[in-house]
Amino acid sequence: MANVLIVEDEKAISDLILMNLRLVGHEGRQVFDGNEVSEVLHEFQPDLVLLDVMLPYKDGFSLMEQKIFDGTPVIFLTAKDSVIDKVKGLKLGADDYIVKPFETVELLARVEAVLRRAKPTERYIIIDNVSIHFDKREVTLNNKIVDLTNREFELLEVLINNRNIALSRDKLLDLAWGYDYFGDTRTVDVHITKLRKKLEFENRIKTIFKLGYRLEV
Amino acid sequence: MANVLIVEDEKAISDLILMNLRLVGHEGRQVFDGNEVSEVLHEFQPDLVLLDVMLPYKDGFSLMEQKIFDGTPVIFLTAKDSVIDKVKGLKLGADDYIVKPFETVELLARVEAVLRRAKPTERYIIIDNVSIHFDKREVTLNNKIVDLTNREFELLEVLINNRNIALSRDKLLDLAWGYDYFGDTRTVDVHITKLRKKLEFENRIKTIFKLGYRLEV
DNA sequence: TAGAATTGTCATCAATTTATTATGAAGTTG
DNA sequence: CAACTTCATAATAAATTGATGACAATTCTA
Repeated sequence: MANVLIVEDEKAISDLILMNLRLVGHEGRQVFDGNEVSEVLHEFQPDLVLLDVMLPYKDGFSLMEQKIFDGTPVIFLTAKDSVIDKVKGLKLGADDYIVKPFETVELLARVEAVLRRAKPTERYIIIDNVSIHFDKREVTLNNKIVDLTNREFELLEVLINNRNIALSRDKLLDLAWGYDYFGDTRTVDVHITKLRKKLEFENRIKTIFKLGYRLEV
Repeated sequence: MANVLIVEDEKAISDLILMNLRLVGHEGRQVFDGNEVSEVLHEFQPDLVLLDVMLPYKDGFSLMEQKIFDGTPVIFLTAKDSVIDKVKGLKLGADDYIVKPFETVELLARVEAVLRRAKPTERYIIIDNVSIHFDKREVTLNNKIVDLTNREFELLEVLINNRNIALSRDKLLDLAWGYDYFGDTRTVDVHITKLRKKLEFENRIKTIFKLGYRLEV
């Protein structure tokens, strides 16, 4: 079940959408013009937004430009079948695009597709007493959440993705800091130290003398 | 073991591929649309890419045209069985082509074939219970990682490259220490001792009296 | 087979490399 | 704008490496 925000000024269409969503087990909230949207968002957190391009007061594009939907996936609804609109919508970060009039089956299919995509498989891994949930960006040690800083998490991610492979400090800087980072390679040491301590990984993260580090699993 | 990047929007298919790859000892990372790909590449370096042609946002062909996979081998996945697509994919530098729906056996066979073909540089040798991965700089004895120091590894490398050939201490110093090294030739003895012990190579590394050493395989 | 020559092994220690803590700059949050 | 947080760098402590010397063991040869 997902909560869908339907932003559509034509009540008949909005009702039709809502009905169909309910048929397949979702719940919806209707909004009929662009001004209402931000108010509603305060009390209704949608998993998906169906957003008409042509709206009273504020059109769908400008709502997108305001980024009021944050990370929530958005599907544009529009009567316009022009390529320009489509490109514009997708550039603004829309997840899909449906041209009116549409088959309800198509609508539902796209809704499902976007919802599925927005909820990626939960990637997680357990090493010793540590569990790492990549999507939630959450790491626990003995079931208690460990506060990792951004860098620490990224470094951990890189080590896990390249587990059992010795990585030089330069390589680690490339992968975790970015290819455009030019700093002291000793920085890596400091962060390795922190990971070891926070995750009790003293024996998991091996130092390869004169080379770098390796996460052994 | 190889790291495979699976770029495929249909989760069911992606999961199926991942499961099968894992069955034969590979590891995989799933990506569900074209936009995610470049981000993921920053922290995950695949040995092989399985690339769906039909993807949300950016199709497989345009990803290939951007050359973001660099030298990494790519196998296209597609539902289209048209010759044109096939030619196009291969022209863009794909290493192989699989038409959906495919037999998992066929998939795995092609994956192995491409990996084998693409990795002529993966130098790797097994002697008794010891395996030596030159590129990863990793040596195992009975499947457990053996910690070799830098010098020890270099000496081992030289011995393997000259296996079954007797090498004088001076020659070994030249090859493993460098032509500009001028030290006691007895140093070699100490390191030979260590290699013998660490790798249980007492009978593999033979002493040639008044000459030097030979690794017999 | 004696004993000289050669090789094996261990312990040591200086040089190098890594670990850890401290500091302050830059950015964030309330 | 003050209190925090993060994190790169600096500074210092700790560790590892590996050449060397000492002596034991082995091998060769006369």
